[in-house]
Amino acid sequence: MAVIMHVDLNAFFATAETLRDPSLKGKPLIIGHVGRSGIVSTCSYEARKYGVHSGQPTFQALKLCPQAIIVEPHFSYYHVLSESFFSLIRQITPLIEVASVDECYADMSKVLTKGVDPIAYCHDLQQKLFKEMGLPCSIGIAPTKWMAKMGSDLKKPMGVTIIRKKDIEKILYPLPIESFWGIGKKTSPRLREIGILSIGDFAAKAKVDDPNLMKLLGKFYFTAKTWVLGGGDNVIDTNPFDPKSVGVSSTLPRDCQGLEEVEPFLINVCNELSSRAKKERKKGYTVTLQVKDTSFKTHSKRATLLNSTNDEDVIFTEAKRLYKAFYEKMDVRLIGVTLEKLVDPKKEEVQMSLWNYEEYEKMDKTKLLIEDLNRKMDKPKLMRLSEIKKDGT
DNA sequence: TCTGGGGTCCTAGGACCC
DNA sequence: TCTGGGGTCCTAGGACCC
Repeated sequence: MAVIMHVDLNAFFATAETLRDPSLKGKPLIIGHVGRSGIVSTCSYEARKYGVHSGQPTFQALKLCPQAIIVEPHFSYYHVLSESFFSLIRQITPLIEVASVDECYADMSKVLTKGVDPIAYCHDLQQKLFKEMGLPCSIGIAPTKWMAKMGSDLKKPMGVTIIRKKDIEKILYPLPIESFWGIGKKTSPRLREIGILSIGDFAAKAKVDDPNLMKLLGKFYFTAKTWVLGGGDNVIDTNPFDPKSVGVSSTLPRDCQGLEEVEPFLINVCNELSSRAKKERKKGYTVTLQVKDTSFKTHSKRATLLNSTNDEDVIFTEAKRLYKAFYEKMDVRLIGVTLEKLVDPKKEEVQMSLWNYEEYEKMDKTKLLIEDLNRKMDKPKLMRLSEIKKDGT
């Protein structure tokens, strides 16, 4: 049986700031922006005592805890610190999976062998991380990733929780359904409606494949059932992060309407997106324009291009076209653009050069003609698939 | 001053083809 | 004249996570 460890850095951004400025230590600390649309990104445990939590608007947090110190986030610094954290775990085993900036999974099967006390081992690791880097963490050890993640969440800060398969009923089943990783604030009330108040209630209904429960969760039901019965994913993916989409969005300094007002912000978003995609060495086939209206409802329109792109002008042209076609009359709070269906430009080039006659024969001639045309043009004007289908010429 | 920004995955309907 | 299903791709929206 696999031994999976989940390590979660406690109040990571807040801890990171106290490392930069030790005078902040022990004080109620809020990491986030102030002003319009500022929210709490992370806060220290001292601030949590007052009811401050992540995702809360900062002005609300300040009402609860007026003496809190607000610090603007320094993301690149957090990433550097986070990399040293992963390096320290990598000294134990190369089998680590980075889950986010402040957490990772590791396969400890070869480390926590018979004769090694897992609790003592984890406490040592925790102390080492704290002494060498100043980072407090919580650790969960279990046979699956889900259980390990649930375990590390149980005792914060600086907790260690071991969940053996036989202990799952004792440790996880009494927890409220809200603490189920993967079930959020939309689904948990609906589960409560059908009598599922705890993870144990969930397991009991899953054991008999309760039709209401199955219908409510859809495909996720099967994953969730496996999890609560002690099964599921225990494979560590050590691959470096390979994004499936790259997006940039921005809440405007004020609500805007019409191209004239929105355009400057849209240009910035597209430029930022282009440079991020280039940094990731990715091009994308679809451009999605995302718009949040003043009642916080999100709308989106997308266009699939014939050629992949990460060019700021092409992205902007497409985003502007979508904006003009659909959102000209809308009061806009946030604007965002996402590049999807990403490809590695280098790999694509190789594929192109490998084309042979048989493959050419199999392909749609119209598409090929247009691709060829686009390639010959200076600044390729990308045609959309929808246009071609309608056109047919 | 009300409520960020970065992602992943799933769903459901329509177009289109066989 | 009435009216199949299966498969794939595309789109818009939504749930969830950090």
